[in-house]
Amino acid sequence: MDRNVVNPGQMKSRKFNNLGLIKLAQAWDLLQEVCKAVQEWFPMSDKIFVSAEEVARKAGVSRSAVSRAFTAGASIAPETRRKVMEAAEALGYHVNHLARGLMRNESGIVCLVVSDLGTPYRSALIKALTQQLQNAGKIAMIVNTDRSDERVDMALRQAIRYRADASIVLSGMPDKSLVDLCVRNGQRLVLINRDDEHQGPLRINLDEEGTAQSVVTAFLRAGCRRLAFANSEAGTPSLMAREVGFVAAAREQGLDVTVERFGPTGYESGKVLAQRLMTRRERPDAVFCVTDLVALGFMDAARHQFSLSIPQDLCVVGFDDIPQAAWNSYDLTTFAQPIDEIATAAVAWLMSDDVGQSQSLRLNAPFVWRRSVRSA
Amino acid sequence: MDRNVVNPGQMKSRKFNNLGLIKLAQAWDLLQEVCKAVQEWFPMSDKIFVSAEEVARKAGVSRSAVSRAFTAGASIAPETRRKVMEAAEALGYHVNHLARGLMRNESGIVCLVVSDLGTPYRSALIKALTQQLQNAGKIAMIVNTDRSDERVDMALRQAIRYRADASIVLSGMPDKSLVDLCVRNGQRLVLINRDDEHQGPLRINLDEEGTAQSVVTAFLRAGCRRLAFANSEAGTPSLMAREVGFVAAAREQGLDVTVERFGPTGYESGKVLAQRLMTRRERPDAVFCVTDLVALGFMDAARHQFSLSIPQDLCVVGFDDIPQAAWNSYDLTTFAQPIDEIATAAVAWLMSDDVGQSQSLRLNAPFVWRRSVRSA
DNA sequence: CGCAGTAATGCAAGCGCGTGCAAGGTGTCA
DNA sequence: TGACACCTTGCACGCGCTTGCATTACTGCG
Repeated sequence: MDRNVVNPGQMKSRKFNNLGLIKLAQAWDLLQEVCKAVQEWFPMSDKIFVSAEEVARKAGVSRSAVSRAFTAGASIAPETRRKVMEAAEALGYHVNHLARGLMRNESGIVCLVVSDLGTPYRSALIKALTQQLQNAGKIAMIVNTDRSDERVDMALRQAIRYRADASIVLSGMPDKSLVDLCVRNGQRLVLINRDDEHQGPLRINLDEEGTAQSVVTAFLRAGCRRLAFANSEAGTPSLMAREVGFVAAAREQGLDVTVERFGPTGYESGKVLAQRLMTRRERPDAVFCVTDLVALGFMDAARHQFSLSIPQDLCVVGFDDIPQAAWNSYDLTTFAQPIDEIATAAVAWLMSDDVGQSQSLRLNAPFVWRRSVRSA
Repeated sequence: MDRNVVNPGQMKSRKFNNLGLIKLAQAWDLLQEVCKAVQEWFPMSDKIFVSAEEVARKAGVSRSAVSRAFTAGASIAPETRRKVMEAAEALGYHVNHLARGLMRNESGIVCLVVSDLGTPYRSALIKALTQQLQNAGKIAMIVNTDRSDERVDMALRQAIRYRADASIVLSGMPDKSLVDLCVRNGQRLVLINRDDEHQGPLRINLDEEGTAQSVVTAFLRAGCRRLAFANSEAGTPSLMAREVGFVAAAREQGLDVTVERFGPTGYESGKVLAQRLMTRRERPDAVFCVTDLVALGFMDAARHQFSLSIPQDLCVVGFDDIPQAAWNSYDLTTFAQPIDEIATAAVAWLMSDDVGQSQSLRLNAPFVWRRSVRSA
């Protein structure tokens, strides 16, 4: 440190205790004061938000009155509230939700944990959730967990840091210990389509029992006999359940299923899967794709690389009912994710008072019949 | 209120001041105490987050030491930090970002204002932004402004309430007064593809000067002469700029453009626009669609309802380069939104220190040449 | 007029954290 | 050994808000 600079502490020490330095110390204090005043008059830079204090002054009421004016159901005279609101409007005052959250122990934030956010299904779900949350007076904070799975844990940690009222996990599987931590902290947790055996949170899953059955039936009616299942290598429980269910249902009808797995769950994987399945000696005449995106890639490859007609040469079924499945070029038969129901159920549970024990919800994914499967 | 119930205030009043009631009051106090203790021992319900206080006790240090342990660059001995971290881990402590934000006047939250979140382009942008923000140590809060335009203002108000460090507006146009309010509050503001004349914020737009020129040139080389522009009725400045630019560029070549506008900016609108344009007496042989989604709808209608071949009978160009544009069924020639650049630029500006004056950024949207336009 | 009940209001404590300041500890040099 | 610089640490205050409690004002009733 520069030897010429003295700090006030030194000034007040006995060593320096003579008249000249006392005056210097006084000057220092004065300087500080001036600086502070200047800073107050000319905000000059950062974040000068107006506080309830100032609104109170302007409205001629106490600070608590301001607080009550912005609290639904508080005991305050209409006239007072009006005055406060007027002053607030004039000053551009907005309640500081950070401070409010600190006091109330309820931030109003709900954390959405999601990967592959660019995907049609995911983004549709996010859209529905954000809307429902806003309707319920909450706000969505979103944590992108693309890449490593360990990020889900980081995401939940973020949720805890911001004292989120709840977290909704759309992707990946959080570690059990972290789930416990969330629950212990009174944070509500919703797991969508990740059928883990976690305790405490709400689990929303699709009822995929009937699904496989429906597909097999549809394929049989269409006269198909060489069944295939196009899966990704993601290995998510819900994705695997579709495969297992389909294979089982087919076997019940005495049919084998050719299963192929490749890459992530997307359009490109669908194309690769088609290349693999369609170059087999026994070329399938019906394929159930784990996802609409996979199905669309599959269809494109089948048509443009193998010159197959759908559904004449090949029947295809997908899963999710993303908007693209309904496009004329595809007209894909599929199962509809009940997106709105999922969002509604999740938000309803978050807002409900019965501080839930572990609860599991199974929703139906209705069969959407289009033209990628020959009709009977 | 039940007349049998007395509250402590009444008990202490002179009227009740006799021995029996004094004892009763004491009992009441004791009861309160017991209740508090019980509640402390058996959390029983809500939000019992562990605080720095408890970590400090467990680690045998002061609370400030805990605070410093979690503050980068603070003056703390490695050994002390280790002890703190250990205790924190054991207790499941996480810094309360609400309180930290309150102190530091910097919440770490960035507010994303967006509508049509389910759309491929929008969701891709959100994905890129959330990722970049996380890399920069921020977290994204997302406000869905579907429906009314007035919601954008509500969104910015939310941003202010949560003392967001910044807001990024992807949809709609905020009211000038609100923008001022944000700026006045030191909140940074990024407007993406909404070329308003706002002061203060960063504006990111595409350089669409050359765009129209390229399309016209491409169409002319392909031998097209009957040009059309398929627009939505959204009327966003950037969308209108494309229309105006295209019409002007065509006129420069001595060609008229048939302009049709319909509905929102989506696939379905594209189909309707095709129906309208393709039933005209002078059927266009080239169409520039304001958006990829519109283009894809247009292509599907042209093919399946009018049995046209693309690009033989009709050349199509879109805008955005959403993933679906690259799908085999479409192979759409289009302009690529520089999504990553947009996100990078936005986040970089947010994080930069030079508390910016108004700044405007123009990015290039490279032409992506595919097969929906005949080559020369 | 006195009394009680109710509505409105201010006071002050405290939510969990960061940080300036002063005190304590350690090492270095004369 | 003392002077000095430097690194750590604890104390205490305040960020902006909510809320329990006590006080005051007001109303209706006997």
